[in-house]
Amino acid sequence: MQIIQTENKLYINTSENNISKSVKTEIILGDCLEALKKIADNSIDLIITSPPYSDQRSSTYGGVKADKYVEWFLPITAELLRVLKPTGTFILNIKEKVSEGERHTYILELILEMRKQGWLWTEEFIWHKKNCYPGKWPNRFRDAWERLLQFNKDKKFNMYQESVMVPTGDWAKTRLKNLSETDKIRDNSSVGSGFGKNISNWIGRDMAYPSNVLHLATESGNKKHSAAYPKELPRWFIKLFTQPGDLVLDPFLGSGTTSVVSKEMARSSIGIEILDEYYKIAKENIDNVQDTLPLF
Amino acid sequence: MQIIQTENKLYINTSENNISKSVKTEIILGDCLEALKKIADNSIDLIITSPPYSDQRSSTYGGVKADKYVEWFLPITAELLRVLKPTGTFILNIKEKVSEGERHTYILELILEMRKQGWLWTEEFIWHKKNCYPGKWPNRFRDAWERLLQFNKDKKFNMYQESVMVPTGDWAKTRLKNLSETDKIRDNSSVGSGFGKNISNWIGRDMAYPSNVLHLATESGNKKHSAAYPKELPRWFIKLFTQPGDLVLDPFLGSGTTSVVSKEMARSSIGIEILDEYYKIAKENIDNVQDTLPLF
DNA sequence: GTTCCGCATGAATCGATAG
DNA sequence: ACTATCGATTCATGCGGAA
Repeated sequence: MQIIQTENKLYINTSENNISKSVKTEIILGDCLEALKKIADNSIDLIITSPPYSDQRSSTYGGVKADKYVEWFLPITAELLRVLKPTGTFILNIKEKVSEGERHTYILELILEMRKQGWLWTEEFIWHKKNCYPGKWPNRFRDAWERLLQFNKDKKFNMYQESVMVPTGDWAKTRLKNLSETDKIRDNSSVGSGFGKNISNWIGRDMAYPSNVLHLATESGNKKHSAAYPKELPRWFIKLFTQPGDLVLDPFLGSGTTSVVSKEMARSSIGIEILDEYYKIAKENIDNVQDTLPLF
Repeated sequence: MQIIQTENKLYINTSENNISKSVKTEIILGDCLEALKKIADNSIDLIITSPPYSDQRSSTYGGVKADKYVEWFLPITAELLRVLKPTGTFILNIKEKVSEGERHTYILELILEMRKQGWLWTEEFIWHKKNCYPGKWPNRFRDAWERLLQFNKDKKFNMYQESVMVPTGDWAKTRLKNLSETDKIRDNSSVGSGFGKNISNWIGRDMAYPSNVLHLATESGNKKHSAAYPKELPRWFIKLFTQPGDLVLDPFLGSGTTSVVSKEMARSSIGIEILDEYYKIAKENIDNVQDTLPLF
C-alpha cells in the first residue's frame, strides 16, 4: 500500500472568524476494504463514490458478478458506517444493469441489507443524464438515469441547503442569455463556489432550492481517461453536505474526480484506488489543482 | 357493483385494411380485487395505474399503512398477472413516502415479491416532474420524480417505439424555438397522435427514440382531487404499448384519466374505482370525450 | 473574436456465433 | 445447455478547425 499526501493552507475569514486550517489530500493505492480499516471511527463528513458496476469495466476492475454484488459490497458499507461521523452523509452513485431482459435486483437488495446494518436510507436522488449512451433495442429505450442513494447514520445530519440554490424565473433566463461566454465558462469552471463571479453576485435576488433530480451531462471526450461521473456531481454534494475544511472520502477513486473537486473546494479528502494505472492518473489530476485557495 | 359501458365505432383505413372495430369504455364501481376476478385470463393489452400511495393516516382515500402495503397489494398483482396477455405490459406509477426521516422500502420489497409471483421487472422509467409540489424541509429537497415500473409476463411483448419518437436535440433547439405559441399548444393538445399538425409534418426529418426518463409537467388545472396524474403519462404508454382497438385496464381509476385518454386514442378500456364520488367524476369525464374518432 | 460544422466518444444492450 | 465474446445499433456533447 502506498500513500501520498499533499497539504494546503486554508484561510477562513468572516466577520466572526479568522481561522487557518490545513487541507490535506490523501490518496491510497490498495484494496478498499484493507485501506478503510486504517481510517478512524467517526472521522468522515461525506462519503461519495461510484463503485464499479456489476460486470462493467471487467477488463480493468475484477468484474463483480451481479449475483455476488451484495455479498461483495456489504463488508465495505460496514466499514463506511464505522468511519462516517454521526452528522455525515454517504452518497452512493450506482445503476443496475440489464440481465436477461430484466433490470437486476441487486441494488434493491443492497438497500434492504444496508438498513439491517444500521444505515438510514434517507433519500434517492436521480441523476438525469443529458447525454446517455446511444443504442436501439426491440424491448427498451436508452438508459438516461442513475441512482444517487443517500444514506445516513443518524436522522440529524449536516445539510447546507443554501449553498446549492439556483437562479430562477424569467429574470435568470434573460440574464444568463446575455452573459458573455467567458462568464458562462467561469460558472462551469472548477472553482469551488460553483458560481461564476457574476452569477454569485445575484445570490439572494431570485434563488430557489433545487429538487432531488440533477440534470447533468456526462463528461465524455474531454480527457485522456474518462471519469465515471462529471465533476458537477461530487461538487454539488460536497457543497450540500460539507463546509470548507471538512473531510471527504471516496473508496473507489478511479481517476480522482472526488479528490480533485474536494481540493478545489478546500475540503480535505481521502481517496482509495486499487489499480496502479488509475492511481497514477488520480495523482496527476490532483497535482494539477494548484494554488486556487482560498476559493469558496 | 355497478358497470357502465359506452361503445364507439372505430374505423381503420389503411392501404391494406378497411376494418371496423368497436371501442368499449367500461367503468366498474366496486372493490378492485373483486372486480378483477370477473375479467378473463390473458385479455388485457396494457395495465397502467397509479394506486393509492401508502399513507400513515389510514382514514384517507384508500389509505393503506406503509408496513402493510406489500401484503395488501400482492393479491391484486396476482390477478393482474392472470388477466394480462403474454404480449402485454403492466406500468405501475408509484413513489414511496418518507417515513420517520427515511424513504420507506415497501416498493423495493414489492418488486422482489412480484418477481416471485412470476412478473418480469423489465424496466424502471422515471417521471421527472417539471413543476413538483413546493415546500421546504431542513433535511430534504422537493421530490421531483416518481417511479414508472414496467413489468411483463414474458420477455417478448408488444412495443411500438416509433409512435413515441421525439425531435432530436439540436434540431429541436433551433427549430422549436421559432415555433409560434399556437403550434406549441397544439403539440400539447389531447389529440391522440401526440403531435400537433405542424410538428407531425416534420416526422422523419430528425426524430430520435426517447429515453427512459419522461419529463412532463403535472396537470395544474385539475384541482379536484389528488390524482395529479397528467394525461400525457397514460397517453405516452398507451401509444408505446398498444394499438387502436386494444384493451387497457386501470384498476385504480380515480377521476378517470386512463379511460379518458384510452377513449380519445380509440382504445377500449376497463376502469375500476371503489369510491362512488370518483366513479361519478370519471363517468362525467369519459362522457365529455365525444365523437373524436377516428383519431390516431 | 464569433459562429458553424464535422467528428470522436461513451458505466449500453441485444442477438448471434463460438468454445 | 451454459457461458464468453463480438458486431450492430444509436445520439447528445464538446472539442477543434474552418469560414
